Amino acid sequence: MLTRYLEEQGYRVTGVADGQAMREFLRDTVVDIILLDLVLPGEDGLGLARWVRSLSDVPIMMLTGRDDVIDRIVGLEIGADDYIAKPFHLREVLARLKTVLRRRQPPTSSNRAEDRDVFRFEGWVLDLGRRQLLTSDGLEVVLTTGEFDMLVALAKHPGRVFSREVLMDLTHGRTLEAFDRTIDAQIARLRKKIEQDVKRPMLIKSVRGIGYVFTGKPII
Amino acid sequence: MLTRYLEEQGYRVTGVADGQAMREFLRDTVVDIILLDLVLPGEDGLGLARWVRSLSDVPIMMLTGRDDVIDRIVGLEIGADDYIAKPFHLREVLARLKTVLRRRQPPTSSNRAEDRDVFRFEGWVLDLGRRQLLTSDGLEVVLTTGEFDMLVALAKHPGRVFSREVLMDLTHGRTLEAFDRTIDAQIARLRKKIEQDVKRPMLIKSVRGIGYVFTGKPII
DNA sequence: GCGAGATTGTGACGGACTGTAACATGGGGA
DNA sequence: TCCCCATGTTACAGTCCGTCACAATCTCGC
Repeated sequence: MLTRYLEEQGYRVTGVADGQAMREFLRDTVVDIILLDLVLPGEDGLGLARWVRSLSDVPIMMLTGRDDVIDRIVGLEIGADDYIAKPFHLREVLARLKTVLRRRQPPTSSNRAEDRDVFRFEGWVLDLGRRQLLTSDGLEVVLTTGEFDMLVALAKHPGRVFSREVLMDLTHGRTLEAFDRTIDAQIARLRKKIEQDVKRPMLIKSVRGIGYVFTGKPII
Repeated sequence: MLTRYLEEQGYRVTGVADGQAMREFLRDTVVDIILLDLVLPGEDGLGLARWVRSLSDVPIMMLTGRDDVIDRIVGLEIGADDYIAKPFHLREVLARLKTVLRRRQPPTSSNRAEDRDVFRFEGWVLDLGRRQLLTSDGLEVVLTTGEFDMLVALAKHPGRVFSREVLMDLTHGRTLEAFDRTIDAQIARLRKKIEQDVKRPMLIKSVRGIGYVFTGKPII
């Protein structure tokens, strides 16, 4: 019911059945917010929230029984952003969700490095505002839109290994299909433009079975 | 039953009858983990956990009734590391116990050195950010993804002996199957690239019956 | 709308990496 | 000393990934 309602309101929603399914889903996908029912089959919702918190800052909204005061307290202590007591009105969920997302916007985006205008690494200058990449000689390397977006996604988090699923979400906003070589092809084209030796890349390395990682050293 | 099972698995276990006995025992002995039944004669398990927490950081695993949701929440709030609902399988207890012990290891042992970016040993430079290994001459030794991950896992803790189970968990995130020679093969390939004399390895030594240990001398 | 050129997705091919199994080697206990 | 079993070593096959060509799609000026 909740899933359908939020989809009608224009949100992209994925519902999962239990904690295990959620862990698997989050391994490959970036989400903007998590709505978490504390009463789950098999696993404890608070434990799940803790697990999420140990990995990321993604907003969590908890659904609790009306009288679970302790749940709420512990939940907020763990780092949940809001809770709603059951039974709830769909419109109330939507309103609170908007609030949480709005509140979260500044902290995550102005979270420094994350949303800066210019990234520098090993002589390169990646200018998000002008959408251009300069070499150490000040020469522009002309990148296509797709190549640029891919480089930005990777360079924002040096050392973090991205799965193809996540890269697809970040650069195309859609999910990866089976046997989809889109990401690989784009990486190959990007490498051809920015790597000295394409056979031994220094900026974007492959992690077999997982995806890719940006290995350029950022200059602060 | 639980005591006997864990002893058979090679653990040193002491079972005590109640809270008073536990307090006395802990006054004289250092333990690695406490398994605590929340339903105790005479004393409240949560109070005991609180008492332990006020004195030490030793991991606590709680055994609770299936529906004691509040107990679990308060337990986690107090600082318990995990809980298992009764009735439980002995093997599940063992698995969780291993996980808790492993998770607890880093914070106590390697106060952060854990997350350093560059490891140096005997002239070698292992750069986690760039995912590359350099010899004392500054030449890169090209490692595959699997070889690199394996070396990182070992080199993060020189002198610590890793079982194959733990190495599989660290490098592949999965559990070891019976007759699984994956780790051995990977170690062999890694040695071929980094050991001067593969017959007499100086950096990664085998520990018969256990696993492998990194014996390179770290330079701080 | 239309069309040329740029960009990107798709599938095929081949090389690289790795799990698996088979065989070789060697250490330790009976 | 001999035997058992853990480990070293290697070959091979399955899978993953780099690369390329080509078609589909997009962009932009008209």
